[in-house]
Amino acid sequence: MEKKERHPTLGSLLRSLRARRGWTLKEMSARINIPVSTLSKVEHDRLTLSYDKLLQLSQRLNIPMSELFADPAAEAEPAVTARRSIGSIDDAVRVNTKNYDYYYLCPELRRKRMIPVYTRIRAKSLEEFGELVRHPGEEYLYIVEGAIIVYTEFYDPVELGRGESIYIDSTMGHAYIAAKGCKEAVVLAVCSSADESLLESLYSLHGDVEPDHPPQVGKPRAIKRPANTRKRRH
Amino acid sequence: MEKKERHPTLGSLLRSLRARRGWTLKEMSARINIPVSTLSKVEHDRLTLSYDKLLQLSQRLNIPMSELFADPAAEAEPAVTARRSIGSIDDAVRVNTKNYDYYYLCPELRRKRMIPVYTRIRAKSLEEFGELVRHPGEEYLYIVEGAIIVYTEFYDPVELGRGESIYIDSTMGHAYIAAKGCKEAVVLAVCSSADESLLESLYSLHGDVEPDHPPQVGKPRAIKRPANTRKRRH
DNA sequence: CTACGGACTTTCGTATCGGAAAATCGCCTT
DNA sequence: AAGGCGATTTTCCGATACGAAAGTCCGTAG
Repeated sequence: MEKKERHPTLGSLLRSLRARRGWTLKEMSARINIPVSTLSKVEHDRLTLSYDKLLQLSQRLNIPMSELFADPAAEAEPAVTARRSIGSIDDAVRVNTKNYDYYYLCPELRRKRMIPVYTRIRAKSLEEFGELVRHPGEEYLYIVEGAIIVYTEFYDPVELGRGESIYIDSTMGHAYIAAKGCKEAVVLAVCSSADESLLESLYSLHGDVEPDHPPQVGKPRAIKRPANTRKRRH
Repeated sequence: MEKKERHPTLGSLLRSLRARRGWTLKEMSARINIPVSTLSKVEHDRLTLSYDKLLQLSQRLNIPMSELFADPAAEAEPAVTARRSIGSIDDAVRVNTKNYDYYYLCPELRRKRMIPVYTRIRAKSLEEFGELVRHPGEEYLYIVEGAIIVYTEFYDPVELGRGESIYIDSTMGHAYIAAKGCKEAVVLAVCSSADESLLESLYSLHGDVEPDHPPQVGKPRAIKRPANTRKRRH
């Protein structure tokens, strides 16, 4: 039990890394400045790299060291299920509330680190808005149209116009209000939290209102393999 | 060659690591199962560890690989207590590269989960762009102005216009190109990664280009401290 | 069929690493 | 001073890593 023998050897890591980009040993060699022969040996586990070579590799390829040590407990990057999702308003999950109309974008991507929400702001005054909102994580807001006033628990209100943005700690009470002289404002909000259940937290803010079509997703399809990978044995 | 090694040798890293816990070589040796002599040599830069030993070390000590790679000075960074930051272009850290002009927003917020980058896209063709880019984490892109074509490693290119957006796994190769008929496009990108060093990863993508006013992230200020690591106790 | 070329694999000498044991260095004690 | 002792550094040498050059495979052009 001590030894988690499941090590995907440096060799296999390197190999898949290379395969993924469809490089030949030679190309890779040129990039990281390590002779082909050495690379070959490493991929066949006849050799393992030393610190400096590893450093070189991680720097030249710009990949985090952790990537080279696949196994180590930190399985901490549960990549997006799919690798890409186009955020169209039509596919968004819509939620209308008193103060905001939300469009949760890319809802089919589960477990993403960020939740983009296209939002229309209707409230015109803090009274009308009601109590400040708070939830786990952080959020970044970019004003797409109109102008808003940002009220927060610990700061004076600020007014932001189109093209401006703000980053806040979401656990601090906050409210976005359409600025005077503008009926509605539209913003793009991106939320993120270490808390896995951020999405539920957000939904629960909406009270009894139910999302238009909850993010129900089927299982992802198998990930495609790089197109031009050469035919190499093994 | 390019011995721009501004890195504190593995030895110094190990040494400070040990000093921090007040261990003697022997204690450390017992813990990670590497002979004292070897450790000594490593700390004196007469030797450097190989892959397997490094793995052992990071596992037994339960420290992330990044720690063995990172700059010890970066540890002492004080958490930011600000809860809000307005993202103005004027305060942004600007980086110009061949393909993009980046404006890293809210740079004074360290440790944020997301990195918003206002970006101007100049490249007009994939050839001009060069190799696809990849880095840890995920990113969300919202087109503010113009139209772009998104090339990725695993999908056919897509064209996105103003107001549209896309969410992608950043470890998949990707490139954004200004669509035909539009000189330049402007997008808002938001990046996020479990990897603490995402920002450095991003900066390193820029190659030799230096950020306009780098947020004191990468410049270690001479951390020579080989002195009195001797008399320690616990 | 044979030559040529690309993409690896092997071979082999040299420089380094890795680890057990012996040599040093400080710092107390007597 | 001499001796004791734990901490650290060296020594010594078998085991590896590195890289240049040569060898193997395999698909294709002549």
